Formats: sequence, structure tokens, C-alpha cells
Amino acid sequence: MPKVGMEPLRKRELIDAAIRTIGQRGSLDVTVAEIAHEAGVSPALAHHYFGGKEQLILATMRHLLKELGHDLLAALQTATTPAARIAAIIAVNFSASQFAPQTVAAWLTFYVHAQKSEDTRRLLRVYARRMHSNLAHALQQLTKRDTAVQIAEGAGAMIDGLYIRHALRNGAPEAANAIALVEDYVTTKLAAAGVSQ
Amino acid sequence: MPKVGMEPLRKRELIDAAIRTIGQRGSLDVTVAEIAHEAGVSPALAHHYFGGKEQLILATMRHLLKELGHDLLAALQTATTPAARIAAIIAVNFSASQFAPQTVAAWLTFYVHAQKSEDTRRLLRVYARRMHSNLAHALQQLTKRDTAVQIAEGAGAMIDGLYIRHALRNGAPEAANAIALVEDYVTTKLAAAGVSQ
Amino acid sequence: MPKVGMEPLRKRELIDAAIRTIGQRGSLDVTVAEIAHEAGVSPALAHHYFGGKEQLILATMRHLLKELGHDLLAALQTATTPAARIAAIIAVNFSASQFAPQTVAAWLTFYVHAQKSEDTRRLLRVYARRMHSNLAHALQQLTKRDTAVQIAEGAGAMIDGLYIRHALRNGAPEAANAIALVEDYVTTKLAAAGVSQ
Amino acid sequence: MPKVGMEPLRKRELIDAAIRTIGQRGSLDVTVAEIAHEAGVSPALAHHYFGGKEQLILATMRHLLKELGHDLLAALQTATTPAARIAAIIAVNFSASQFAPQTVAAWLTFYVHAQKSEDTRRLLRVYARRMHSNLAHALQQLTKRDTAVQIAEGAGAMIDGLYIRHALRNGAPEAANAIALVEDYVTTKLAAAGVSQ
DNA sequence: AATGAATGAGCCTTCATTCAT
DNA sequence: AATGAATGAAGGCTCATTCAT
Repeated sequence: MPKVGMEPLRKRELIDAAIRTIGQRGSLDVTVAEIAHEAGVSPALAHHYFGGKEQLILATMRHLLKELGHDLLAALQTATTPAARIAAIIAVNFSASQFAPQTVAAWLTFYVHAQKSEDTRRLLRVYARRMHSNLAHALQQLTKRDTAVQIAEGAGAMIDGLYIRHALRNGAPEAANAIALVEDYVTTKLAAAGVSQ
Repeated sequence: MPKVGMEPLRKRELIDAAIRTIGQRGSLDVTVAEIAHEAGVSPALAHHYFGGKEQLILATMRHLLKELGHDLLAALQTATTPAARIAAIIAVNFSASQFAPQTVAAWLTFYVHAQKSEDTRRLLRVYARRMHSNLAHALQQLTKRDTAVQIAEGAGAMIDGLYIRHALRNGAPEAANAIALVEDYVTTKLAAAGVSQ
Repeated sequence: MPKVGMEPLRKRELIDAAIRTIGQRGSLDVTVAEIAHEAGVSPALAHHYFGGKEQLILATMRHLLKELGHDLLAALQTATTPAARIAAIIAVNFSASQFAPQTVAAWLTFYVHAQKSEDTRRLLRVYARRMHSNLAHALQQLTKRDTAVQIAEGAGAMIDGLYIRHALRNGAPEAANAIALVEDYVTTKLAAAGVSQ
Repeated sequence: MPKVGMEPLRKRELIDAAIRTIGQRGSLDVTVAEIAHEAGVSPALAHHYFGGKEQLILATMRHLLKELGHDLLAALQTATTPAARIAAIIAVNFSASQFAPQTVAAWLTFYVHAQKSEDTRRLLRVYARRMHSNLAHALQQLTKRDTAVQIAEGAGAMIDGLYIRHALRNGAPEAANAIALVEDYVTTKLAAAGVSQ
């Protein structure tokens, strides 16, 4: 019997290597050879396991999305009040792993990639929708539906914008500032709607 | 006798062609040949006038930024009150020309390109800073400095985020919604700060 | 305890798979992986048993040739008169199994392969010589040696040509026509030589 | 003004190089790089002018076919009697240029290629039909229609078969033998049909 | 006996760029 | 001023083959 069970390991290694490589480069203009080298395997293996560059990229996105989903779930489970849940959702987006320069850079490239690839677009939309509905749901327990949806939309956009701006800064992490800005937005809006936290 | 004075005309034609090509493709993965073809000239001419692809891309960005600057200036000049100036700044960002799918797509690619190119990064930062200072300046006439800066930051991030989200939607323009969301943010924050418009 | 005696079975399965795959593709541009997959085994096994792709192809040719030889022998044994033997030889070449589109396609690829491989060339020559000598021998019982050889040569060429043309047709089997054409050639030549059948 | 008018020259050089390369190799398994090298240009140029390997191959076939067509036309024009025309058609197929080992090898590969490519198949069918109709037409002036068509078919098949067999011989040209065999077939058939030449 | 794992070599193709005219 | 001609460099991908188990 041959050495067996390498597929999931290698796939995982390649995906991790893809995130690192894309993040470092800040662009999807990475070659399969670079990713493979980063993973310590031959380029042929990447094709063997993923079928092509496009699928490797997609798998990488899916992985990142899944990770974000897990982080979100974990954060929500430890939060008991609606306000805590809102704070958790915001915090997750700016957590160390998500807000790392490499990860942010990777995200940005995926947004661009979405312009060409319907698959990518769908994936990103699913993620955006989930984030939105989680936020809106928590907000609805504090204020009326329409207002909750509006705040969720505004906060979501603000978060995305802060990502972009983060990518443009040279170094200088500022997760705390970003979190404060979004939380202030939510708090102010809730206060204006008559909610006292 | 050779035709003289063609340089500025040809450069302009090539830049326009670059915007169209990049916008249609939704990616910076456009070839010099494609841009040249769109401009009706040979690829060699693009190099002749710009020295290389990178410089053509940079010139294209500069052109887009300058256009945005002009739009902003024009909008500000017709506005007389601070509130009107704020509204004008927001509106410019979502004007038909800026919020057109092609333009949004081009912007996004420039953000990614900034990851690799210090020149591009500097260019984008200059633009962001100008937009911010204009907004902050108008806001400072209505509330105190710190608050004004914070609101300008939040509004700026929200605008960028709405751009990204716009790029992900399939069709469906929604400039009005976007404007309303940002204006509501500013208004609510100002109201919370004791400003009645 | 390992299973023993698998070698001949596996070899046979792989050869059959090779014929099917080459025939379906209509080209020798088949991968070892495809043949192995068709045989339901791993590509590594094909190397294990044959030593390489080239040898697998050669073994496949040998098998096809042997099959044709058997068909010919069987046909000759049931024929009692020289004329019947001639008819049998012709008929074998256009029998259902030999004239099937897949088989014809495989033959054609072998002819091309012969350009590169002396082994293949020798193999094909052996087959051609056997076919020729069988035909010439039967004809010599009806007419003089020189004429018999000439007719055998003409008939052999005609048969090969009909194979090629068969491969170019889209569908439309026509074994009966082909047989009639070759038999008419032989009959006419014999008649001209004073033989009345 | 640039150096101009190289396109037809380069295309022709590449096609000639393709014929030589395919002929020498005896297989379509030639790389674009090899053909380009043989033509003394870079592989990129082959793509520049033909768009891809497949199109270069097709252009090569078309060239060979056109050449054959010209030879045929020239031969027919110098022939005045039907019998002379028949002899001319046969002779053209075995003329030095067509029956050269390299050319024969190239033909054979095209036949195989036709298995995969409908374009190639169509091209070869057109050629076969033209050859047949020319032959049949000349024969109809000597005997009745049905017989003429049958002889043309038989002769055509015999010619194709002689090509294949020629490809299998090692060296040893034998155009004269081939011509004699086909002419004998035609003559014998015509004689049997009551035509005295 | 059999195979999953892995790779080196090679091919087609693209593209920015150079250059002579 | 402008371009056709030409290429070097590089990338994605395929595939026969090897090897440890």
C-alpha cells in the first residue's frame, strides 16, 4: 500500500502558501510555481490536486471565507446580549488574523477577481449577505426593523471601506481605531433611534 | 514635413482607451496591444509616448484623479453653505461618471495596483487626503474639530465601502441609496453633536 | 499472500483498453493514464508490466496483428478451392471486427507510428508480407506466377487504400462495396489472363 | 515606414519548414519551436502569423493540396486524348515532388489528423473528390458512366494504398512500379469493357 | 501485486518591448 | 510621427515516469 492520505494535507499546504504568496505580493499576479515553491512542492502537484490555477485561487477564497465564518460563529457564541453580539461581529472583522496586511491584501485581490469570475462574485456575495444578516438580526432586537437594516448596511460598507484604507496605509495597524469608528456609528444611530445602551 | 504637436493628442487618446479597456475588462490584466487597438494606434506607439506599460497605467490614474478633482471643485463652487458643501462632496463621489460600473472597476484595480507600486499608493493617498480635508473643513464649520475629523473619516470609509459593494452587485445602480446612507450618517452624527441643520 | 498469475490477465486488460482508447480517440495521442483508467488500474501498473508507453503500444499492435492472423487462418481453413481462398482473404480484411471505425483508426495510427519506430515498421511489414504471400499463393494455382504476384500486389494496395478512405468517410459503413471492388479487380485480371472461374 | 510585406514571405517559409519538419519526423508530433527553428525564426512569430499550431498545420495541408491541384491542372492541360489524361492523373500522384518520402510521410500524418479535426477531414475529402471526378470524367469518354466511376474508385483506392506502402518501405523509390500497377488496372478494366486503346 | 504521491521535462501560448524603416 | 517585424522571457499545463509503501 502506498503512502496515503496526503491529498488533504497538500491541499491545505498549498492554500496556506497561496494566501501567503498573494498577501506578500499584494496581487493575484502570482504564478502557480511561486505558490508551489512556497509550499515546498512542485508546480505540477498544484495542478494535480486542484486542476488548475483558477481552482486553486477559488479554493483559497473559500478557505478564507470559512475561517471568517468560524471566527464569527465563535465570537457570537460567547456573546449573550444583542449589544455584545454587535460588538463581536465588528471585532471579528478587525481581528488580528483578518486584519493582517497579508490577509487584507488577499481580500482586495479577490474583490478584483470577482469582476471577472462569476464564481468568485457569488462567493463574496454569500459572505457579505451572511455578515449583514447577522448584524441586522442583532440590531433588530434593539430597534425597529428598517432602522436595523439601514445601520447594518452602513456599518458593513464602513467596514469594507476601512479594509481598503488599511491596505493603502504603509504598515501602521490600527484595528482599534477602526473598531471605534464603526462602533461609534452604530451607537450614535441607535441613540438617535431612542435606544439607550 | 512630419505632423507636429501630435504628442498630447495621442497621449490623451491612449489614456482614454486605457480607461475604457480597463473598465470593460474590470481588471488591470489588459495588454498594451488591447489599449493601443482601442485607441486605433499600434502598440509600439504606446511605448514611444509613455515609455512602458507601467507609466501608461500611472498616467491613466492621474487623469482619472484629476477629473475627480475637477468635479469636486466645480461642485464646491456652486455650494454656498457648509451643509451644501458636504452634500456636494458626497454627491460627487456617486455622480454618474464616477459611479459608472466601468469607472468603479477601474478604481478597484488601481487599489490593487497600489499594493505593488509606491507611486500608485502615493497618488491614491493624495486623493484620499484631499477628499478628507475638504469634507473635514466643511464639517468644522458646523462642529468642533475632533468630531469633524471623525465624521469625515467615517464618511470616507463608508464611501469607499459602497464602491466595493457596488462593484459586486450585478447591474442595479443605486447611487441615490448610497448618497442617502452617507448623508444620514453625517446628519445623525452632527445632530448627536448638537448641530441642527 | 499476494495474488499470483495476475500478469497475463493485467497485460491483456491493458492491451484491450489501449485498443479501445486509441480507436475512440482516432489517434495515438492517448495518455498512459487514459488507457490505465479505461482498464480500471493505475497508470503505474502499465509501466510495471510493460516497462513504458512505447512497449505497451507495440504489444497492442502485436495483439491486433495476431488477431488478424487468426481470422485469416480460420477463413482459409474453411475454403477448399483457390477462388474460395481468394475470396476469404479479401473478406477477412473487411470483416466486421477489422473494418470497425475504431480498428481502422487504430491501424492508421500504427502506420504513422511506423515512421518513427523501426520495430513497428518491421511488424507491419511482416503482416503485409503474410497477407501478400497468402493471396499470391492462391492466385498461383489459377494463373502463372508473375501475374499472380502482380494481382496480389494490386489487390493489397487497393485494400489498404480502401481502409484509408473508410477512415475519412463520416459514418457510412460499406464493407460490401469494398469487397466487391477488390473482387472485381481480381476477377477481371484473372479473366484477362485467360482464367475462367 | 517600417519594413513591410514580410508576412507572406514568412508564412511561406514557415509552411515549407513545417513540411520539412513533419516529413523528416514522419509524425505530427513536431513542436512549433522545431518548425520555427527550421524556418530560422522564433516560435513566437509562428503564433503571430498563424494564430496557433493547429492553424499552421492546416495552412500547411492547404498548401500541399494546392500544389497537388496545380500539378494536376498542368498535367491535364498538356494531355489531349482521354487516355493521355488518365495517364497524366496517375502520373501526377507519383511525381517526384508528391512521392518524395517526406511528402508521403506528411500526407499520412494528415490522414491521421483528420480523425480528430473536422476541418482536416473536409479538406482531404475535397481533394479526394476532385481527383476522383477528374479521373471519372476522362474515363467516361471511353466507356459507360457506371464502369467509369467504378474504375476511378478502384484506381483512387489503389493509389492511396500505394502511398501507405511506400511509406513503409525503407528508402527504395518505386514510382515507376506504382504507375505501372495502376495503369494496368485501368487498362485491363477498359479492355474488359470493350475499349481498345 | 498494486498504487498514491510526486516531479522533471517539455510544449503551447502570451506579451511587453525593441528596432529598423 | 508611426508602425510592422520580431523576439526573449515567462506562465499554465500535460504527461510519462519513478518510488516508497
